Amino acid sequence: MVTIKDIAKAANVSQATVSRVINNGPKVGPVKRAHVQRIMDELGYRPNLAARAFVTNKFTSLGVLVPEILDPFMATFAHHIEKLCQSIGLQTFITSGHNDVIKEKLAIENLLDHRVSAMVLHSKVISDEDLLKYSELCPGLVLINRLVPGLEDRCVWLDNRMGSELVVEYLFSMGHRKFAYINSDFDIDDPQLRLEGVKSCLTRHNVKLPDSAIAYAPPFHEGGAQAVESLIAGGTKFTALVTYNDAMAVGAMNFMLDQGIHIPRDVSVVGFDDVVYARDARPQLTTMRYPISMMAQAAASIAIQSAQQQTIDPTIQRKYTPSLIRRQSVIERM
Amino acid sequence: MVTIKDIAKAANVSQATVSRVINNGPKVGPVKRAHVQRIMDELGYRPNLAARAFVTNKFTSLGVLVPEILDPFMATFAHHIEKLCQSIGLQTFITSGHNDVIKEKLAIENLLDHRVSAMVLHSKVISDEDLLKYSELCPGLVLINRLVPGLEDRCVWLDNRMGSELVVEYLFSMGHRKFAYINSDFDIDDPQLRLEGVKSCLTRHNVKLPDSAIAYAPPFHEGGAQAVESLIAGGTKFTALVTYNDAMAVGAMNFMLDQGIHIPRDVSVVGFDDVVYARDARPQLTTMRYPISMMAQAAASIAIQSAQQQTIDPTIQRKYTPSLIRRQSVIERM
DNA sequence: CTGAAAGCGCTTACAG
DNA sequence: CTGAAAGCGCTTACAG
Repeated sequence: MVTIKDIAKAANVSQATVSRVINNGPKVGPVKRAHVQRIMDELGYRPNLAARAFVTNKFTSLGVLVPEILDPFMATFAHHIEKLCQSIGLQTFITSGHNDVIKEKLAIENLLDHRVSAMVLHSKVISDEDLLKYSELCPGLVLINRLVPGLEDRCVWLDNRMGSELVVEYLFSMGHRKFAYINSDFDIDDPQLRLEGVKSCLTRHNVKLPDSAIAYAPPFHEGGAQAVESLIAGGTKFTALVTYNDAMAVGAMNFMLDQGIHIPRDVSVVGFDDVVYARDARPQLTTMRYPISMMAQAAASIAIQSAQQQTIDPTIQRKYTPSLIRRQSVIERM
Repeated sequence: MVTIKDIAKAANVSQATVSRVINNGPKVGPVKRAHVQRIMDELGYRPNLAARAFVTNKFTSLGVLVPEILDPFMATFAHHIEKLCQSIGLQTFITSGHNDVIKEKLAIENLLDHRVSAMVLHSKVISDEDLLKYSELCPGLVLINRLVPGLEDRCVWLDNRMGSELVVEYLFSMGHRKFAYINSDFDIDDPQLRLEGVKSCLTRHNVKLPDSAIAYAPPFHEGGAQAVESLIAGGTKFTALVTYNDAMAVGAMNFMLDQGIHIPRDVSVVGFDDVVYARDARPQLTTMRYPISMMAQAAASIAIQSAQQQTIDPTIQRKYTPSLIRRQSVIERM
C-alpha cells in the first residue's frame, strides 16, 4: 500500500503538505496542491483510515449491539442506524449479544476496546449499574428500548405500558369482553410492562383477566402457537387475543386457523411491533406500530452528538408511544 | 484512558514488558508478570485494539457487504458471518450497497480504507473487472452468491439453474403440465439463471412455457402479487406457479387466496430460498432451501484463511445446490 | 504558504 | 528474563 511518505517523496514535498491536501486543509498553494493531487491519483493513494482514526482519536465508527440480527425487528433497527451512519461516512460495527449477560458484556467491551466513539445498545439483560459504568467509559453510548435512571438523556424508549393499554382500549371499544393474553417468557421488563398495561386497562373497565387467561412462551412464531394451545387446552374462553408481539400473534393465528377456528370471526387477534410480515399474514394483522425507524435514528443522532461532546438537539424525542394499525384480524363483537 | 505507558510507569517496568504480559508473551518472570497484571487490574487498563491493529497491521475486523440488511435472507447471511467472526474475536463491519453500483463501490472502498483484512461481499451489480481489482487490494476478499472468472477459489455460489430445474422436475412428477413463472425484474444474473433452469427442464419434458406465462416484478411480497395479477389478467392458465423467491411466492399466494383461488387445490406454488417465514405462511410454502448458513460460514472461513495467507482448507465447499423442502403448497395433479 | 519534528498507543527486533 | 529504541501512517502545533 502506498503511504503518505511515498507521496511526499514522489511529489518532493513534506508529509505535512500531503496531509493538508488530503484533508483539503488550510492554505496550500494551488499549484502545489494540484501537483500533489496528481501524484496521489497516479499512485492510487488511499488514506489509511485506521491510522487516521488512531492519531486523531476521533469518531470514525459506531457500534451497534442487538440481541439477534436475525430477528426482523432488530434487523430494521440495525438498518436504520446503518443508513444514518452511512450518510455521514461512519462505519457501523454490528454485534449480537443473544440476550446473554456474559456475551453482551463481552460484545460491549470489545466495542469499547476498539474505541468506537459512539454506540447504540439494545440490551435488556445487563444491569443498570453496568450500563452506567460503560456510559462513563464511552460518552457516545446510547440505549434503545430501555430507560436507565440517571441516564435518561441517553435513552430512547417506548412506552410499553401505554402500548398495551391502547390495544385493550381498542378491543374494548369493539365490544370485546373476554380477553386472553399471550406473553413472552423472557426475563426482561417488556413482557411485564405490557402485561401491566393490559391489566390496568382491563381493571379500569371492570373486566377480569384471570391468571388462567395468560400464557407464557418464547416470543416467536412457535411460542405463539404453544401459548394459545395451552390456553385452549386449559378451557379458557376468549373472543380477543392480545399478544406480546407480531411473531407470537401470527403463530397463534396460524395455530387457530389450523384448528378450524376462524380469525377474526371467532377470535380477534392483535399483535405488537408491526414488523414487515404483519401485513403479509392472512388475515392481515392488526397491531401496534413500534416506531423503530424513528427511534433508531433518534438514538444514533444522540449517540453521534454526545460522542462529539455537542449539546444534544433538544428537539430529538426520547420517549415514544406506539400507534394502532387497523387491519383485518379484529372484528366488532356485538 | 490509561495507556501502556501509564502502566509501565506505575509498575516501574518498560513498555515492552507490559506489552508482553498483555499478550501473554514469551518469557516474563512470573513475579514481574503478576505485579504488572495487578497494576493493570487496579488501573482498569484496556488495550487499545485500534492502536494494536494499526501497528501489527493485522486482522481484527471483517467487512460484510449486503444489498440490504432488512431482507431476511441477507440478515441470515450476515448473522452467520457475524457468529463465526464473534467466535474468533473478530469484529464485523456491516455495510449495505442497495444494489447500486456507486453505493456498493463506495462501501467497498470505505472498507478497504479501514484496512479490514477480510471481507465477504454479496454484490451483484459491480463488474467482474472491478471485483478483480478490489480482490488484488484485499487478499481476504470473498464473494458470495457470485462466480467471477479468475477468482473461482474466492467465490461461494449457488447453482441457480439447477435449483429451478429441481423445482420443475418435482412439479412435473406431481403431474403438473401447465406452468407459469414469476421472476424478479432486477437486472442481475440470478433471475436469468433461474428462468433458464425452468425453461430447460420444461423443454426436456416437451412442455412449453410461452412468454405470456412469465411475469416480472420486484422480488418482494408486493411484486409477487402484481406478477400473478398480471398473469391472471392476461388470461394465462396454470396449475403450477414457480416463483423467483419466497417473498414473491407468498405475495402471489396471498393475492390468489384473496381472490378466492385455493392453494394448492387450484394452483400449486413453489418458492425459492426457504427464508424463515416460508413455514409461517398458510399454506406452508414448499420451496427450495438455499443453504445460506453453510455458505456464509464457508465464505467467512475462506476470507479469514486467505487474509492470513494460509492455504485454504480444500474441504470447504464452494458450489452449492439447493434442496427441495416439501410442505403444503403443492398438490398432486391427476 | 511550507517543512521539520513530535506524538498517538502499541509491538517487535535487537542487545544485553 | 528485561529494557531502550525504532517504527506503524497519520495529524498537528510550532516556527519560519
